[in-house]
Amino acid sequence: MKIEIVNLLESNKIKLTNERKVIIEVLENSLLPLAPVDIYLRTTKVLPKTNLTTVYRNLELLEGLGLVKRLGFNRNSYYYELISDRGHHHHAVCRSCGKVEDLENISEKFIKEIVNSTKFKVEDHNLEFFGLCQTCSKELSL
Amino acid sequence: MKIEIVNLLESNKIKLTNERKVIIEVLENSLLPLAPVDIYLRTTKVLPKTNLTTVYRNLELLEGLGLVKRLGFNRNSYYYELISDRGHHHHAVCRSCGKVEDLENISEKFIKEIVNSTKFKVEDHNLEFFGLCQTCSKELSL
DNA sequence: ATGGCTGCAAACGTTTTGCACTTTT
DNA sequence: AAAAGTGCAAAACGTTTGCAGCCAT
Repeated sequence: MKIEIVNLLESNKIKLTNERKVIIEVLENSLLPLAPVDIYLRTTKVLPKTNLTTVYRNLELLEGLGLVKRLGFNRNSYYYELISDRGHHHHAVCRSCGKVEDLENISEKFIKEIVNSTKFKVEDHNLEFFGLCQTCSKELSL
Repeated sequence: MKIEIVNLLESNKIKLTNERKVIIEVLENSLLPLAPVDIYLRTTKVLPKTNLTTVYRNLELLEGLGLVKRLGFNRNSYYYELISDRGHHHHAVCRSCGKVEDLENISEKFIKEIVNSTKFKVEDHNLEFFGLCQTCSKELSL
């Protein structure tokens, strides 16, 4: 668990419980955004008694702290990912296999243009793409 | 109800029931994306016996036909909007009052660049902004 | 020791499903 | 008459809440 996270939690008087630590580590170790159940399942491998409720409460807490981002691209559940050092990135989601690809290095210039053109005080944004990943695209065209 | 929609439904052997018509009209008459319950409430003003289930089933159907887009920006429920002639637009959502502003005339050039840079076969995308609308921004800074 | 955190069970709101009946074509 | 669609009731699902007890600080 990264030291910056520890510091942020401590400075907010948030206790470093075992459950919390593991939940954060699960997020740190995941290459993809995870649903609360996924996080729960991975957490219970380390701390078997962890409750789903605890996962939900911690995700909400971490989201409030700006450490975690909640994504709404899936019909069944929200997905959560750690916000990386360089800010958040965008995703391409495969409608066939559910694979999520990170889209790195996207120019935020365009985003800024939009932000400037609206009267909203913009705090956050989502940009998601849906379609078929390379593998599924090939399989389905056979 | 627009004639193109009637034609699309007919060519797909989908019946033009009263409920369906009203649901579509509710969407046509709304300036903002609506939650299923909203659509239900407006529909029952015309057809009091309409069931929420019917609303859900029709939204799913219309989404499948590509007439309606489902948006996931709200924690409590999905929101639905008719896809306009010129394709879909993007939204700015106020976290305080829930107001949704349409962002028209956004260059899709940037989107295309991203689409071309990924191996995904992109079929759709979402771009949403979150923050405070002008009114709420002012009120909260008092 | 005290405030924050957890587990459990129960509740909640949204969405889905099965089935008998109705409506459109 | 056939096919599609609806209403109703019940269930399923993800998520939230209340509360008693537990744990990190």
